[in-house]
Amino acid sequence: MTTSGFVCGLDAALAVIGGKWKPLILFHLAYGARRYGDLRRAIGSVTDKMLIQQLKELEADGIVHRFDFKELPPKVEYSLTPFGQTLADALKPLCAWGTQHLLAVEQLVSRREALGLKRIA
Amino acid sequence: MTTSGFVCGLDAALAVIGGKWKPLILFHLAYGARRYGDLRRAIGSVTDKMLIQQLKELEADGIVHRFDFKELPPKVEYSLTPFGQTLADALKPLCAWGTQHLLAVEQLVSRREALGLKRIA
DNA sequence: ACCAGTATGCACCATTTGGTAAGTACCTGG
DNA sequence: CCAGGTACTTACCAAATGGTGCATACTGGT
Repeated sequence: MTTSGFVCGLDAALAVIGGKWKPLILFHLAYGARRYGDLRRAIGSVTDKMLIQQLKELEADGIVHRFDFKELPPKVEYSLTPFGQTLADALKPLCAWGTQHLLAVEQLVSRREALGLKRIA
Repeated sequence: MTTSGFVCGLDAALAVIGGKWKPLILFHLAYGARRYGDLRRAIGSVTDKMLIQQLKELEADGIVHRFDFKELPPKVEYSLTPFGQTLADALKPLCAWGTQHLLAVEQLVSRREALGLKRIA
């Protein structure tokens, strides 16, 4: 236990990336800066409301940088700060794990859904 | 985009460890098997209801192994499966990041709380 | 005039996730 | 007999998180 409110470093890291879309935002921005619309299409199923909200939080936390070209129609670009880049780097092994075990994860998610259906039935 | 429901490997990994306590369970079990009560004390603020629920889910997903000594009073030990160990290994860099940036994270969490208070005020 | 694009706001609602509180069965020790 | 321990259950509730639907202002094209 640390003197802070965190149980360990993992707890602290999760406090920064907690939120359904934040890890995916980091993942996509790790490849380079992107415009808002690009990012939304890359992530796919996120709503505008949530993407904007979580981008604001990441910006406030110093993880993401927002650059407004001050044009019309609006052109805004999001990128990782150096601090954010270190966090994205730390997520890479987890990402690699998920890629490597994609089939196994799909199977366990299917089992959960099957169990869920059974429960509901 | 994969052919599965996941955006990327990170999305898949998060599907396995999603849940407030699961990452912390993995973190503690990475050091070795533990009895139920030990685990609960190590994690600290979790309730029995949630710890048991998330342990069951991790067991069903093949991440955690549960061994009942069949004694009374009950003695049960939880440990990581080989599969679970690979996931815990993939979490280590994130954990190291959190440890390394603990002060910075505490500061940004404090700023959030301060902003939250301002909003409420 | 209308439409589609950009990026974003906001009130209200829905869903998911986590918590509360009380309980179980059995053993041991006082 | 009672209290405290172990590991765990369950109905109901609360809180947190995410979503819906409609809105904004401006540009350029039809």
